[in-house]
This record gives sequence, structure tokens and C-alpha cells, in this order.
Amino acid sequence: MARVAEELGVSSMTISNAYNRPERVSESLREQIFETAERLGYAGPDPVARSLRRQKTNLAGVLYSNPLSYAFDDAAQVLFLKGVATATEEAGMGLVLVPGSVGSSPNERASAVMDAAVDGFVVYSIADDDPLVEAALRRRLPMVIADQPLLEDVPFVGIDNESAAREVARHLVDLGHEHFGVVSFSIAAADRPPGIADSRRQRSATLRVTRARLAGYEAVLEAAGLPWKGVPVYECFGSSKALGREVADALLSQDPSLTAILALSDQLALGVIEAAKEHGLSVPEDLSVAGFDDVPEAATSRPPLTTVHQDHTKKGELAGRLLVAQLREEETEDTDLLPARLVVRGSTGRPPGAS
Amino acid sequence: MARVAEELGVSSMTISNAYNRPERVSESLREQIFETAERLGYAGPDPVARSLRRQKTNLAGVLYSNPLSYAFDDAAQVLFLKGVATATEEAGMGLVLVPGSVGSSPNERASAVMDAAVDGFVVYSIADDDPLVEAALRRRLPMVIADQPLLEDVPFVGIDNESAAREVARHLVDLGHEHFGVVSFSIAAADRPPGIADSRRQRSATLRVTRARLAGYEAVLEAAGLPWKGVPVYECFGSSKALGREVADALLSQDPSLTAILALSDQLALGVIEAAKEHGLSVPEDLSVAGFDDVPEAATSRPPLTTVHQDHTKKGELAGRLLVAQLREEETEDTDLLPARLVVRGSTGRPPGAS
DNA sequence: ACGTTACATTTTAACGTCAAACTAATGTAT
DNA sequence: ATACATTAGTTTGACGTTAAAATGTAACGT
Repeated sequence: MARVAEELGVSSMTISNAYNRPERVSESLREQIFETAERLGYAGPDPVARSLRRQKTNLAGVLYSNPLSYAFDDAAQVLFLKGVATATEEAGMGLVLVPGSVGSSPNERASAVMDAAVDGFVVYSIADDDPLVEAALRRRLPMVIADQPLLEDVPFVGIDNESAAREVARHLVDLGHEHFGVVSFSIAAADRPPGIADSRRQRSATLRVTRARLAGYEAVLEAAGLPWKGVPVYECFGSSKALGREVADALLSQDPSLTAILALSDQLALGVIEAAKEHGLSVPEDLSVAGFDDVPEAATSRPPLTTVHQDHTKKGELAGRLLVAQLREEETEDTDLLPARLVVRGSTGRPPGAS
Repeated sequence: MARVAEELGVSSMTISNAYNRPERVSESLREQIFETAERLGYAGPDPVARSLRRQKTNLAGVLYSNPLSYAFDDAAQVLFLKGVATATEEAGMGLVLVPGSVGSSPNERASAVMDAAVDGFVVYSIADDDPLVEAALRRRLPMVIADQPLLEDVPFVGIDNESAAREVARHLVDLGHEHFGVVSFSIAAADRPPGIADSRRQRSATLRVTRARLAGYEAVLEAAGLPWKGVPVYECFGSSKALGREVADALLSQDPSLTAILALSDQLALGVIEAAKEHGLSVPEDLSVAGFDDVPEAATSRPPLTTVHQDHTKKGELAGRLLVAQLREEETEDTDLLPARLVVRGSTGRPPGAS
């Protein structure tokens, strides 16, 4: 820029004006400026310097605790991102996917957050004690949280997981089921093989969504006289079909009397169905399976999945819009509880032997 | 940062060192620095200022010609993004989704590119004459192009669309089909309703991928003695099931003698199948339908889709890695042609009446 | 006592921009 | 002739950092 200014014998401010407020520079000079810029290879104001000067980047960051690429594996998460993208795009902002787990040490994790040149964060489904959250808080940037964690004074978007879970459990209890198993995703961060989560582990949950869903199941089963202690909760660290299958396999081998499996996500539920088939069980005749999320595939799988519907795209959009509103210093609601509802499809039915 | 330095009576360089090269600052002082920083609300070096000083942002930008949110609608595109994310994450970089179409005027489109604070671009499937491309070129940043356009001296990743298209066409010709229709996505940018694209429009294609696929079909059909002029090419502006259905409906109403429809994407093909069902045609008995891309759904749809497989994730990963390599000033290949192959599934068969 | 090394910190300057306030020159109304 | 706008630019300085080179100082070996 300085070179262009010098070449034309004007101040650099004039160059800046030519790009930012064309009307303040005479047309002839403006044309000369663009021409000279072209010749000298000046591509226009540098965005970084501009951001520094203006103290804003026009970028929103998305924080996600797992490797970024995982986010593209689960339809629910993709839909969420789509929503956020819609909102930021509408506001003329770019979207930065912050690399969530460059290293595994707390410091490395936090550093990605500290280094993100963004105006604010959308935090998506992170554990209460994840260093990412603390780091984001430290940045003192506007921030919106989706799903978890729930923090004071930070706008939140999500559903009432506990009552949604209750609905699913009640549906199965009403059908007459008495022998339940649960396939859960992470209760708290850990890097180990899947396994039964005892009640102590359940109480130490740092992932609120998991905790709420389990609590919902528990409340309904207990109320129906089915002791929660007797319900095996199998925890696995991730939410994929493969994991669901693996865990359901263990669960079914261990306790063949199960007639209903509650899965904490559709991906897991779809895996459970695969495992059931491998065990020679047909769904829902021999085994009922319910999921959570209502991803598009849930409607087309065979059998179609009974699950809890929530509007992931809308959740993302809302999160994005709340962030934008904060950046514009508009007043915002603090908490947006989105509706969720049970969708009964073909994967649940009466337990075998019931009339 | 200046305040922290002043408070402790040291230079700001010492603060900088405490964060960036801890070993250069005595431990006691370093601790004091962090403590004072905490107290004063200093969250560590500002990423924007750092980027300015270091002349790099650690961000890769993805350029996409449609509204960002569309990218999340098509599985093929999501898989591509996943690949790019994997590559950038592996390199410790963040990923910026640049809002591709804030406004519709060339200037507005370009400005998003000019304003993107990134170290390089991955350009994904953009028309030859899109102002985005020109703007990106002007930035003189490292850049990798996926799918289109094909530019000299810019590394490229993609498949050989023409020969892949030939394979599909040959497959159908070999089955004995003689009455073809084509459902195409954009041949050139336009904002109008779907319609037949005559040969003049086909020749004016600014979207190379479209052009190559159509050329592949044409070559095979002509070689089989089926005049291309007689083949209706229906162009629609997007790649969704809904559009595929709409267009196929028009096509089938207009010319009920068609026995085979070539769709330029799986999304379109899936829509075509829906339309066929509505017309009382069964696939593949009455009508054969072939897609392009092999998205996951193609394998599970009913009937499963005959299509061209390509590894979208790998394409994205490669594009990302090529960009990273350029940023590190490593030597790179200029063109990476990925393999693509015909996958015959259940949506194609002999034409009705053939023995 | 003197040079050497090592360490801990400072100095300097530049990264590229733009908000705000200012100037000079010309036109325009009173 | 005076005051007042308007236009087309300029000057100034700060945004927050860090590379590179320079400085000071303590400890060490001979």
C-alpha cells in the first residue's frame, strides 16, 4: 500500500480511502490507484491488519471437543454446523472451525482456543471440565453454548434432555418392557474401552447431556418399579454405528433376557439394531430399540427408528444468531430451550410374550 | 500486555517471551507474569496482532460458490469438507468457511475473498468465470483447486469426469438402451427455472465438471449410433433430490419412451427414482437410472443406485494436504487425478422388451 | 584479575491498516 | 467582502505483537 501511495505521490490514507470509501476520492485518482495497485501487485487492504485496526475479525469460531473430522461423521452434528453457517453467513461473517484437539494435553487443547482470531465462539457440546471451555472463558469473548456445558451468564441453546429421555422410557415401559439395557456415549471424558458404568461413574458425569438423559431413564424406570441398579449402562466413547454394535453385542451376550435397549444417539441405536440381527433377534419383535436425535437416516432405516426428534439445524441457527446478536451488542435471551418430542416408529413394540 | 509489563516493571518483550518461549524467562518471573495477567484480565497474546507480526494466520480458507449452508446438504460435499478438515487439523491449522455469496454482485462476492484472513485457499468446484476465482488469484495466496476450474499453475485435485461418464453411458448402452435422457446440474451459472439445455448452451459451459460429464455421455452415445441431438438434457440449478424429481417429472411426461436417465449426481438420481415411482414406472424394470458420486445413501436406497464412485474424503484430504505443503514451501505435484469407477447396483437393467 | 560463557532481559523497529482530526482550495450564499 | 460548506485530500498515531540484535550481569575457569 505504501508503495502504491508513493508511486502516485499521495498519502497511504488516500489509498485506504479509495478502497473503503470510494466517494471520498476523486474518480480519476481512484482509477489510477486501482491501476497502479494492479501493476504493483497490491491486492487491496490486508485483512489481518484491518482486523487489528478495527478490533474485529468478522469471524465466528466453533469449538468442538473432538477432532474436527468427527464432526462431519454424525449427521446431527453436520446439521448443527449447517445451522450455524446459515446464521453467520446471513450476518456476513465467516465461520472458523477451530481445531479442537491438536494435542491431547490441556495446554495444547487450550492453545487452539487462545490462538483463534475470532470475534466470538459457539461452543458445541463440551464436557464441563474440558480445558477448552476454561480457555474460551478466559478470552472474554462473546460466546454461546449449545447442548453443554451449562454455564452461568452464558447464553445457552439446547433441549430438555431429561424430560425427552423420560418420554422414551415411558413409551417402552407402557409397552410392557421390564428388562432394559442402556447404550450410552461418554459420561465423562476418558480414553478407554467401552464398559459398564456403575452408579458412581454415572454420578460423576461431566457431560450434562449424558447425565440428563440417564437421569430421565432412571426416573421413569424407578417409578415403574424397575430398579435402576439392575439396568446395565454400557458406556462407550463416541457415537458411531460401529461402537453401538460392539456394545450391544456385549450387552446381549451378557444378558439375553433384555427386551429393550435405550441408546443415547441414533448412530448408536442403528448399531444396536445391527448387533441384534447378528444375534438372531428381530427388531422390534424380540428386542425394542430406541435412539435419540432423529437424524434423517432414522426415518429410512429398517426398521425405522423410534427416537427423540430435535431440530439440529435450528439449534445451530439459533446459536449462531445469538452470537451475532451479542456481537452487535443487542440484548439476548439467556437460554433457549428448543422443543423435542418422541417419534414412535418401527423399532419399538411390545415385549415378546406380551399379549 | 503493556499494562502487565508496566505493573511488573519489565518490558513487554518479556511478557511475550513468557508466553512464547517460556524457557527464556526465569520461572519466578514467569509465574508472576501469568498471575498478574490473570488479575488484569490479559488473556495472552492477541492472535490478530500475532498474525500481523508473523505474517501468517494459521488458517486455511475454503471457497465455495454457493451459500455455505448448501454445502452441508450434499453428502458428497460434506465428505469433501471432512477431508479438508482432517488435513488442516493434522497441520494444526484452523479451517475457515468463507461466506461464498454474501451478495450476488461480482463485487460483493469478491469482497468476501478479499477480506478473508487466511494463509491459503482451497477452491471447491467453482465456475471458470466466477469472480471468486479471480479474486482469489489476485490475493496471490497459495491455493489448491478441487474439481473445477482448471487453471494453469494451480495445483488441482479431481477425477477424470469425462471417462467416468463414458463408463456409465457405456454400461447403459451395453444393456441395450436406446432412449436416453439426462438430468444435469448447472452448465453455467444462471438464476432461472430448470429447462432443456440446447447444444449451444452445452458448448458455453463454464462448469467444467458438467461439461466433461456431458461430453462423456455424448461420446459414447454417438459412437453407439444414438444422436446426441435427440437426447434431452435437462438442466437444473442445484443438486438436490427435490430438483431431480421435478426435472425427471418433466422429462418423463414429455417423452414417455425414455428407458434410461443419466443423472449428474446421486442426489438428482434419487429424485429421479422418486419421480419414476410417481409415474408408475419401476426402476430398473421400466426405467434405468444412474447417478454420479456414490454418496453413502446410494448404497442403501431402494433400489440401490448404479453410480460412479469417487472418494470425496480423500479428495478433500489431498486438497488440504497440497495446500499445507505449499504453505510449507514444499514442492508439490501439480495435478492429482483420483481414480473413479463405475459401481453397478440395482437401479440399472435391460430396457423393457429386451430379452 | 581478566576474558569467556551463559543467561535474562531490553531496545528497536516494523507488520499494514484506518479513525479522527486537520488543511487547503474551491464554491456559494448573504 | 464575509462567513460557511463542500470536496479532496493529509497528518498523526495507535491497534498488539514479536524478530533480531543489543545490553547487562553474574558465575566460572585459569
